[in-house]
Amino acid sequence: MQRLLKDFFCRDVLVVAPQILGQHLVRRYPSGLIEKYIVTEVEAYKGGEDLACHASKGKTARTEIMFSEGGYAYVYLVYGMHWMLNVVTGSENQPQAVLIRGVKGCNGPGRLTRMLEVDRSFYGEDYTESTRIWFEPTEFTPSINKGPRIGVDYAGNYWASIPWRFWIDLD
DNA sequence: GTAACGATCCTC
DNA sequence: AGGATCGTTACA
Repeated sequence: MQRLLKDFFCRDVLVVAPQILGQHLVRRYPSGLIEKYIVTEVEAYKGGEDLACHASKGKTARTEIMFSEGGYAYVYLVYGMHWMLNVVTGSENQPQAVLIRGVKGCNGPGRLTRMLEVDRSFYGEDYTESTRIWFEPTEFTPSINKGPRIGVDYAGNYWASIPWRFWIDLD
């Protein structure tokens, strides 16, 4: 069984984000049940210059993992109730992450983590080694759509309108 | 110590 | 259109 490894994640977020589309996000639940979900929507957050990226305010306890090399999970809480699941990309000290916004049959980053039972305990999880969450390649080569990211108006017009949300329409 | 603010979702 | 709900952050 193969999975996506460091050489996949340790590249620029704008390369990795669209390439995660169509791949399998695999979750092994505590019961032992393994489910595979096709990733259908992501957003790219790119380093210090991207004012919508949490790491643009510098390294804190929350954003620390984004400053490591690619392949780790960045998980945080928004609006006091939704866990967001991200994949760190790029090289060390190049804080970037891909937000997983949807898989086939489940739209919305908050609903996704609720369905996959992902919470704070996944912060820093190594997708290349974990036994409970990882990515597997598929042969699927989808046609990719792009548009502005959601919910980042606070970052100003430029960063809110830049087309760093990527998605695919299945069927 | 306090206060403000969300990379959202659900129900009007 | 508005409320839920709390960790993170900045500042005193």
